[in-house]
Amino acid sequence: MKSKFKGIDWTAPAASTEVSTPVTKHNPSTAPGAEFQRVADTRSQMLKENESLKAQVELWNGAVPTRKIPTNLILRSKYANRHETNFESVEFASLREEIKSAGGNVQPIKVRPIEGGRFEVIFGHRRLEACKQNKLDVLAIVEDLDDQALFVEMDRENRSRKDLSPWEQGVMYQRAIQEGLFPSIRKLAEALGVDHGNVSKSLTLAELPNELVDAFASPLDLQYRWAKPLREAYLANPEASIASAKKLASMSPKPTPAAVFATLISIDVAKPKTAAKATKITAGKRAVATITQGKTGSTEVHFQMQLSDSKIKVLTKFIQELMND
DNA sequence: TCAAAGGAGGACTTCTAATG
DNA sequence: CATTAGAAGTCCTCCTTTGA
Repeated sequence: MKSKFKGIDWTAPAASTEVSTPVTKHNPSTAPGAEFQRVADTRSQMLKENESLKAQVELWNGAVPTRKIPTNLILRSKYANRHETNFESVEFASLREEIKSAGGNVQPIKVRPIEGGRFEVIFGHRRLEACKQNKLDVLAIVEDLDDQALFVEMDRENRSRKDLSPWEQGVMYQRAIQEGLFPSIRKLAEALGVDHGNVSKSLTLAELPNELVDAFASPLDLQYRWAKPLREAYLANPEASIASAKKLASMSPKPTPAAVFATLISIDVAKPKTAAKATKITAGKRAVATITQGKTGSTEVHFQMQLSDSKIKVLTKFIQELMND
């Protein structure tokens, strides 16, 4: 695992081994001369100590203070992108054992203070979870950051490790845009220093209906290039797509990711004879929802993203007014 | 070792909203 | 109504990784 702190020695600098150089002294013969000599010696010693302290401080230059924090005081970030299957992987088990044998995490996580004397994770969710499972306090750097700085730092750390799946990235970006951290995909991509095309692809993955994502053994199996075909297959026939996804999700053992993908994108060529009527709703160019009028007389509205509480309130009010007409 | 797949990023196109 | 800027999506290329 790469570390932005690579190169920093977290151990205390070795104590100074400097030996004072013997000075040939001239013994004064008068009392004032002796006093002057004493003052001069004291000053010389103080200057030496000052230089020694300066050298020691220089050794710590750039170091970041860390502290041990009980894991129950640390909350996951609201932008946390780690899917729970990440904590079931062989890599995570290996990290947990490594932390256990070391008696704690050697590489600190980063947190920010929140109300109630608690902390929110900026990055290091896996190390936090590993410490939690080992019942160990977690070594952490504490820094007070605003939401946008937190998000940028979290993303930078994740990308430096290159172990975040496209779907997890998409969910993280989606949350940031929904929370209003960035006004657009381009602005988000600029802030993070990533390509907007890839942000768009990962967002497409994250906006797939949960049923489709659940068809895979893990959302981490979803790949960038599958985003467009999966979305198109779903929009072409939402009912059949969901039904097929549910069937795939219930299979044991789970089919390979490629097999799940192949099955899901083949839906549009096998449309039912009495296909439900589907109306796509777009906001700008992006498809945001589908209204499906089922064969049983029901009407279903499927949003392709999570709605904020305020939007749900607006939607609830609108439906109430619509049905009272 | 090599081919295939995955991932990142640039260039281009399309669409929409604002403005004159 | 034409123009322009901004945003999103698509296509393509290149590099890296992976597996046979």
